[in-house]
Amino acid sequence: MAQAAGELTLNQSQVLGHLRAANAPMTAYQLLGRMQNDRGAVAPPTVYRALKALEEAGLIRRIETLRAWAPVATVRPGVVVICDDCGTVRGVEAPGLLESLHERLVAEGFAEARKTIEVHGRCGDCAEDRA
Amino acid sequence: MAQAAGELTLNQSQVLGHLRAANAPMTAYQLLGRMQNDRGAVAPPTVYRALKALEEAGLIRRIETLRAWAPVATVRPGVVVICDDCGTVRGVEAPGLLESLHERLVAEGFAEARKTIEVHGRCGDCAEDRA
DNA sequence: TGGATATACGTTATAGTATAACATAGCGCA
DNA sequence: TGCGCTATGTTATACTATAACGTATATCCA
Ligand SMILES: [Zn+2]
Ligand SMILES: [Zn+2]
Ligand SMILES: [Zn+2]
Ligand SMILES: [Zn+2]
Repeated sequence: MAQAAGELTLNQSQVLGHLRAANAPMTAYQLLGRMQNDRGAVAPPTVYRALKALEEAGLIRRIETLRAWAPVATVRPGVVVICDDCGTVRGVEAPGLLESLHERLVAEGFAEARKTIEVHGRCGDCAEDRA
Repeated sequence: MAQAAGELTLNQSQVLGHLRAANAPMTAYQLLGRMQNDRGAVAPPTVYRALKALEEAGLIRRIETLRAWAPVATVRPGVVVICDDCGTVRGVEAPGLLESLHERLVAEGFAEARKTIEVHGRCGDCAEDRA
């Protein structure tokens, strides 16, 4: 079943669909449950293969501190902000910040390959709910 | 065996000792192996309890992208820089950077509780080795 | 045309990470 | 002495991820 570059397989687009439909990151086994609802017997490697392909395609990322996965669309560019009350995750643009860190490391001879920046706390909406 | 505030139990100081003696972060099960060498039968909760107490005491942190643990002394203030070749981890001071991100989030009404910033790549030494 | 190769997926098993739940032992103190 | 607190022991289990092998199908080209 060779795949044209840039196209998703059924497996991959189902996983991506579930992630996009969710309002919070999903764990691999939550996705597995959804896939089993859709299709009957599905085993973990099926989900993990889709996650790997989608990540390599730049369509999703793993939220390390949640051990869960989110579409990059909801998490854009580098800084991931997570509300521990409502579970929502969003991306914050901070290009200057990322660039200055990058320069810092270059100056020390470090060749940067991958950055993870995740901030936990409570979002404005949840703070209001407690007020 | 009630414990005076600020003192470590034997269990905790053994775990901390192993982490401080290592030149790279250790996984919980690597620590478990060391503890078993030291003491015979040891089960996972023993290690995880020590890790939790040490983390709450501010003495260690979990390196999320490695699923492993390191003493804060080697990882100081916020930005964790990890060489994927030699496995070493160090902390980089970047107070301005952290502060500007903090202000950014405050301005949006987000109450920050915990930040994880981890950068993977190749350190200067390892780059030289390949030259 | 037909065989070599490559990719995706199925299937089974297992590795690796973390916690729940309950039992025991020592200590401080009413 | 009896009670409550904390740390640890012990057993079992939950949760996360990958190894290994098999099958089907598409593609390439001799
Ligand atoms: Zn579905
Ligand atoms: Zn919230
Ligand atoms: Zn030891
Ligand atoms: Zn290195």
